[in-house]
Amino acid sequence: MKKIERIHHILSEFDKESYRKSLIHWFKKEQRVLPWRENQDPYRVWVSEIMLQQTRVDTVIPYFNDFMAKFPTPEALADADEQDVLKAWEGLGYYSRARNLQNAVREVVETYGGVVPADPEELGNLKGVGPYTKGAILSIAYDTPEPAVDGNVMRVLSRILHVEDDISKQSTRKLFEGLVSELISEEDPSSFNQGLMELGALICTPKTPSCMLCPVQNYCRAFDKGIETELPVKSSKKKQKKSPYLLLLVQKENGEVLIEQRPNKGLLASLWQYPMVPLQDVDKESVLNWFYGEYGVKIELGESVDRIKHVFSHLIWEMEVIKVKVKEGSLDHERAKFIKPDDMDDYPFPVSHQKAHPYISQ
DNA sequence: TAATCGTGGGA
DNA sequence: TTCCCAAGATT
Repeated sequence: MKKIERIHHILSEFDKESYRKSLIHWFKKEQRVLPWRENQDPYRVWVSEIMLQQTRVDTVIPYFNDFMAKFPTPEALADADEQDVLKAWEGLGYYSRARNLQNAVREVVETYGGVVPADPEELGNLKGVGPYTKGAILSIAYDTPEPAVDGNVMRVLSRILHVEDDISKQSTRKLFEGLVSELISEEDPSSFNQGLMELGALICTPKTPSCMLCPVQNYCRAFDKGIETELPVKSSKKKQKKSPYLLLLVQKENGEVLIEQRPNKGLLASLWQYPMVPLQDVDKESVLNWFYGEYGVKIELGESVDRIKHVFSHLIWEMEVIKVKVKEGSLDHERAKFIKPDDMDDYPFPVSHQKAHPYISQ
């Protein structure tokens, strides 16, 4: 069956007008008070949507407030140093979001005079603005009836409309975009889209939905059949690979500590860290030679002070934290340097490396 | 299409 | 502990 036929098939016998009226009424009454809902400033909406990608509301709130205080306008963010933006993002994760956001904001300032585009194509071409974020900005900031399909929307609608497609597949998101396009309120697309998401966050939750409190329970085909917890269908992801490291706290007599900046692309891009020895590639006996080859500094291993685990989406670092004394040699490494412990607050670190901070002696 | 890209909270 | 999850985008 063609997609458009399938959409019409799914929506046949469904009372769209009544459904959106109930959803919007509920949202206007029950929506949470959130800092990015104070107004419709497209820049604030944009920043909030980027931060909220794969990230909980409670986690985002303080970051959002701090970020808007530091970078209140597109111009302010465009003019900022990337390191300062990363520092404001420290601990939030998915750091390419910060880099892409700043790059896109710079394009908005240079190309669009600092006005966030209301044109779908222009907006969607900005770095970091994908199908969901584009729809969210267009509907929330500009009251444009565009679908904004995130995990909440797919969960809610898969239950309401009894859709069994695997939501971890990209093609499924497109199906839901088609469904939302037919369902969305032309009068208040903002409340409709936000209502779907708010319902998913507060009522139609993944594990134990509060169907007895649901404002659209009457419309829910999954509830009618008693299969709400079976939906949505989502293929499970494989578990992470573990890789062992030594994390070296290299400190000179004068107290200075060795840190290095990670590559500008990839995992934790451009963040700073303590030197890490990959124990897959280097056995423990040759660590000293390996280190001398990398950094041009001869060292002496000290005591092991902790073990730190860093769990990512797709891998796990298992790090043994070791204190290290500097014997001789001058530092020869493009992205590494010795800094005073007091200056560490200036550098964005991965959360796992922040846990090693207390072992730096003053 | 499937991997990559963080982190913290809750069941 | 382990697993899943949370307002996804990029490659």
